[in-house]
Amino acid sequence: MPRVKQYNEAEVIESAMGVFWQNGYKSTSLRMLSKEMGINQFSINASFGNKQNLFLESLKLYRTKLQQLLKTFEENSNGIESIKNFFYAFAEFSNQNEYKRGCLMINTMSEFGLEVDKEVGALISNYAEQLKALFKKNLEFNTTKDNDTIKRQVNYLDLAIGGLGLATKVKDNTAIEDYIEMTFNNL
Amino acid sequence: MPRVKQYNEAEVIESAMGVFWQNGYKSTSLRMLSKEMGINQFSINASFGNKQNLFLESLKLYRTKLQQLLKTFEENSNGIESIKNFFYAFAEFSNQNEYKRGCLMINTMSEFGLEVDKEVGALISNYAEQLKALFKKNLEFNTTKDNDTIKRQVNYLDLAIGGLGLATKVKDNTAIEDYIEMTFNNL
DNA sequence: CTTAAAACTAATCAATTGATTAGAAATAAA
DNA sequence: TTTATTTCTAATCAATTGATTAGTTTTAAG
Repeated sequence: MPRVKQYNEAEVIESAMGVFWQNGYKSTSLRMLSKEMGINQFSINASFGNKQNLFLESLKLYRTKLQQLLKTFEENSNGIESIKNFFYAFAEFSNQNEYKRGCLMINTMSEFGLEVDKEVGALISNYAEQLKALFKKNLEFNTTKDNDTIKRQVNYLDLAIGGLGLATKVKDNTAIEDYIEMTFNNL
Repeated sequence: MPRVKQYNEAEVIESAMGVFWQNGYKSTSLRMLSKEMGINQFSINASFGNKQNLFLESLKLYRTKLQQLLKTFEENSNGIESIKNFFYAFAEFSNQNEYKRGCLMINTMSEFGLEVDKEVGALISNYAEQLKALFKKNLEFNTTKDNDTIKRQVNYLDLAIGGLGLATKVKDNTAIEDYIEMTFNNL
């Protein structure tokens, strides 16, 4: 009986994700989203409820993309060099298509700080923990390191990947490469 | 003849700076500013023109505060350890009064990316160049390093201080300390 | 004291925001 | 074809935004 949806929800989330990635949450209006997604505000509401939830869905999609990098990382876990390869892959992903948008996850952390929406915060934390587990796994390939050293180096890499996310938004590729190379001189 | 201003402009900028530091530019409304500054919107306009210019004045004030850290850094320039001391001073400044507000400069870089207002961008760039010069000066205490190494290490420290600024907004003090310590293991 | 100039108060402006509504259009089951 | 159901269009809602206005109060020079 019903009329059929003339858009694909997965496709329009992809567009929404791009707008949020480019502009951040607060600077993205429903009218901008409506235009880029090719559907009107009513349809956004019908499919996603509200702006906040559309943002959450966009972040989920972004996470599935990062998940592919994590999968490669996981499957190529042979120590420090594997972590470094992930750093380069992450930088390349953040800089794709010559855009300077940084990382949507890290942009969101920076935009909201500790006052982030509960579900958004949980998604980011979950991703961060997964990544830290991979850092730990690869650091432990060097069996001479004690647990405390591992813990401190995981913290170091966690903050370094945050710095890298920020850098991909505002720094040139030379500086980014220098940063990654130097970061792994210390491990 | 004229009526006398009942507020001190330097004092109300201090308040405005605090609000921008806490909330960022876009999330700070003139009504929030008016309330915190203790003067009404008309007076904000009379003293500072508009929101953008008040933000610029706030950033200038912030810079004068950072300048004190740079002064100490400059006066205690004895090599790597001096840079490390600056990192700790910077982290402490960003975390003052138990707030988790990060660094107003770095928050602003993250909020606007490359599409930052011209004057704001110039202020930030100027500060960044000054800081990088101090990094360079202290790295050169080790005379065995060639120019290319120095250049790369300056880039490393530049991005590392950015990452630290972000971290002071979202990470706990243990992680921050681990990060700083590890950062200087590599130099 | 008078008065001109500036600062103040409070209200309001147009524009934009996220969200919603009323009604028209489309579609598949009966 | 009819009809119930959903989608879609376009307009509109109240709230908030940055900015401005009209009118009052204060102040110091003359």
